[in-house]
Amino acid sequence: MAITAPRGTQDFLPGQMEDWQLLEQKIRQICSYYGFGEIRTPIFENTELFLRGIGETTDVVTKEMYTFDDRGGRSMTLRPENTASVVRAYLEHKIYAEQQVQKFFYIGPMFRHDRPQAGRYRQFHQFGVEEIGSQDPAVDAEIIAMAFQLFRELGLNDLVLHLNSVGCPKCRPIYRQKLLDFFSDKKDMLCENCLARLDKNPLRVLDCKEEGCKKATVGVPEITDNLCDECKEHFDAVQNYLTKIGIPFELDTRLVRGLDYYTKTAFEIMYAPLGAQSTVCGGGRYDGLVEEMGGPSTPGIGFAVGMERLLLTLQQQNLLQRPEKKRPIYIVALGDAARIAAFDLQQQLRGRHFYTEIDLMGRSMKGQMKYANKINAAYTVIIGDNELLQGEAQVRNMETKEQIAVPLDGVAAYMEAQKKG
RNA sequence: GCGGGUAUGGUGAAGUGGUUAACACGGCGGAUUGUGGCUCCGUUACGCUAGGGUUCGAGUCCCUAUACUCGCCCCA
Repeated sequence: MAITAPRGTQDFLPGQMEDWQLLEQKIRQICSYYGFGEIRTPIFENTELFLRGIGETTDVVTKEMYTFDDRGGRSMTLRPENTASVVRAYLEHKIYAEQQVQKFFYIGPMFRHDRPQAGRYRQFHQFGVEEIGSQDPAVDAEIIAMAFQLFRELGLNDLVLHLNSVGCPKCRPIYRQKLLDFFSDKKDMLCENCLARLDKNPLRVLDCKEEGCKKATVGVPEITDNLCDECKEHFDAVQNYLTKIGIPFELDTRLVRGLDYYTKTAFEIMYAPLGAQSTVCGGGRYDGLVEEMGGPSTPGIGFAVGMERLLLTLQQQNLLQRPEKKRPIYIVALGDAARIAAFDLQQQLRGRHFYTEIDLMGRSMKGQMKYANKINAAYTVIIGDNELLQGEAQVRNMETKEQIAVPLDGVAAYMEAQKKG
């Protein structure tokens, strides 16, 4: 049996990579307008980083990580997301010493041991940004605007922004207690899962799709009515900015993010036709994370975009315009001596930056011409014994079928002249 | 981790228990000697994911495994 790629992974072959390049190019372009610099962190980290950064009780950490011991017996984990790593790098290189807002973006593979399904893979790719150092609500609006500009410039219009605030260490515990009180006499209505959530993170119960749980949450106190003054003010300001710049949003007081580090602003951008995996972009503020990871108290915010999901929607909507394939010059060689001359000519042409191909299958002339046609060659250069004797080659324009003799050492110059004309 | 669906060549697929596994695309070769795109001809599966079973006989029925796929949980 042949060996296949591991479950939930995929190969991106030539022909598909063009779409990725197009997308990445657009991302880099947008990032440059907003002043984000690219960062690349290791694909694996000390497991401890994610335990602390993401939260030990989260699903991602408890059941989705690729964790292994390296040869020195240290526990390593393939990164399930990139925020913890970026913050780690931020601290490790003492970037906070610059006392300024730092803007990072990254594109790269992440790993989560999930059951693969539409738009979900075990090795998947995220584009994300992290803006560390400011708690100004303008920053929240800025990165949301950035995500929107990206999607819009890609041609995507029917995206919905869901917005919420999940409070801060001041107001969340109070709200949390209110939730516990609210649910205390409704425990029999909740699903098994949510009963467990009640301990760990009761906010998640609001997000449950089970009928019973939905019923149990009728009349539940809303987080947005229970924010402290600071959070409330911040949340209002974010909304004002968004309204001002014309970004439509829906307040979604049930929106809860799965990672522990989020505070205040939380948001998701959804694209409904994707079905179960409709979230294309998710993010939020994490004002406590840097400190939690051993650094100075520093606010931060970021988002991540699922590249596969984004690509899927772009392909569905036919929004990726691939550039036309380059047309090669194809050298037809007949006979051993001619093949050597042809190979030499091929290198000359490539040296002058012409895309050039030559027969590698030992085909007949007819076969070579057919192949030249198939790969859409603009010109063929024919070299056989006859031409070799004359020291020339037949250059055929495949479009017009005009064919003229050109000195062998003048073919490159001839092609350059053709290019200009 | 839990459900449902599917599994035939490089690709898309016929095949509803019984001789040599349709058809299409693609690939390769050819149709008077060194010239393409159209047309025509030839060729292209050590055999139906793997392993077990039922049967006189299985690609076709059953079981198991695996993979793919859709959904749940969770997330991007």
